[in-house]
Amino acid sequence: MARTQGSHSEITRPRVRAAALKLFAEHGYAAVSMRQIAREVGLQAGALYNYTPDKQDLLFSLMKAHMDELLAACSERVSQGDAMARLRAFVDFHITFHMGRADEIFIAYMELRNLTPENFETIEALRRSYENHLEAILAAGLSEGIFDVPDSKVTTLAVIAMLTGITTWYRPDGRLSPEEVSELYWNMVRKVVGA
Amino acid sequence: MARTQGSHSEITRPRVRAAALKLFAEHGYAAVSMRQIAREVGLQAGALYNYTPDKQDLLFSLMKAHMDELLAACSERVSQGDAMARLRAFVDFHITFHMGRADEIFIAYMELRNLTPENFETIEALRRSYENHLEAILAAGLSEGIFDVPDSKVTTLAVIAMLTGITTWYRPDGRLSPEEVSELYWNMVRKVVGA
DNA sequence: GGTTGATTTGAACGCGTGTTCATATAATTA
DNA sequence: TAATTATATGAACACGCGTTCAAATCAACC
Repeated sequence: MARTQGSHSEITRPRVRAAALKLFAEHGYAAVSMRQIAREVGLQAGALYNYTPDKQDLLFSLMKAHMDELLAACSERVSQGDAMARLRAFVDFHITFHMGRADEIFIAYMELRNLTPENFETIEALRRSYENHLEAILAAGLSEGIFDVPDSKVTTLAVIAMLTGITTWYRPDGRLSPEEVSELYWNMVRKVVGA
Repeated sequence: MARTQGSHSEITRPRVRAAALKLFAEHGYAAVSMRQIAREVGLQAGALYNYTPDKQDLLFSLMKAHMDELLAACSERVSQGDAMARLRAFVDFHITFHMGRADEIFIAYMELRNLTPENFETIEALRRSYENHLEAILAAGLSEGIFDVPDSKVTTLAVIAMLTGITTWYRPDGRLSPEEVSELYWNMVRKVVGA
């Protein structure tokens, strides 16, 4: 039972999180054991508790980190300006942000069921914050008189669903480049909100 | 260990399936035990094996039944006609068909990970069939010269994602009636495919 | 009414699970 | 250098899991 040479929490902790993220996304939280995660890192399961209080916290903190990062980046990257410019920025942002994070967005949507009630509330609130960001853009476009959106809440949900669906089929080695995907989706979103 | 009076496989089997569907949708396949399903029906776990060979087959057959029914109903209800009429029929069909089946569509998307490889292939093929139905409508509209769709495959995926997302937020006791939802989504889809 | 088949229970099997904790080794600090 | 802290193992605990199957009761048939 030697301490592995060169081991350090700043090395091992991120590896534990990356292994958990990958396995949760691939198989689902409930189907993945702590022994599996440990094996992926090259540890025994008991070691994981140096890095996470328990399994639920591991999932929750992965999801929360993703949502926090998403919201921070969104605030920064979707700049002020007229509604159409902001909408374009939002669509581009959403697509590029998530393209390198298929696993994160996957669990953010698919593992809500496996959160404790209080953890669920936290993540739900963060998701609503993100949705509200888009809805505010739609509302601005409406008051600027350039969008035609009968129900901004429903339109928000439809557009988010459309954009989020990309991760289910997009492959980096696929037929379309990220720029092409962005362009195609911008074209559709622009039409959805337009006259 | 009495046989329950009045029990019959034509009564118990559907109740087992309904309980499994509900619990799988609510908690996820891997997180739901056979003892939980049995409890929901009012049986012991050992009795379930009179109705399903195993847990995986229970999930698979629920998913397959849903997809088979969806495809059969779609073929019947999305009639011949010009592309715009068929697209409208498709959107209306998708929304109304799924509104009463939130649990079914939920597991059809979220429990793919828990299928064995061969079961996954079967369900995937059925999903592609459904998507191809919409894509064929888009192609028809293109050749009729009434749709402007730069990439029919991507548009198909975007529209399906939009429509399928309804089940994540729609509530029968919510602010919108099914007709209102259909109208809103038709309006958006019409714009997506139009000039 | 007796026989056969259908349906259920309860017990058991052979695993697997999340978690704890004493112990050993590596790294850091005084 | 010795003491302290960090990091990992391995064993164990107290469950739970999917599944099987003998036995008991109800239903259907002859």
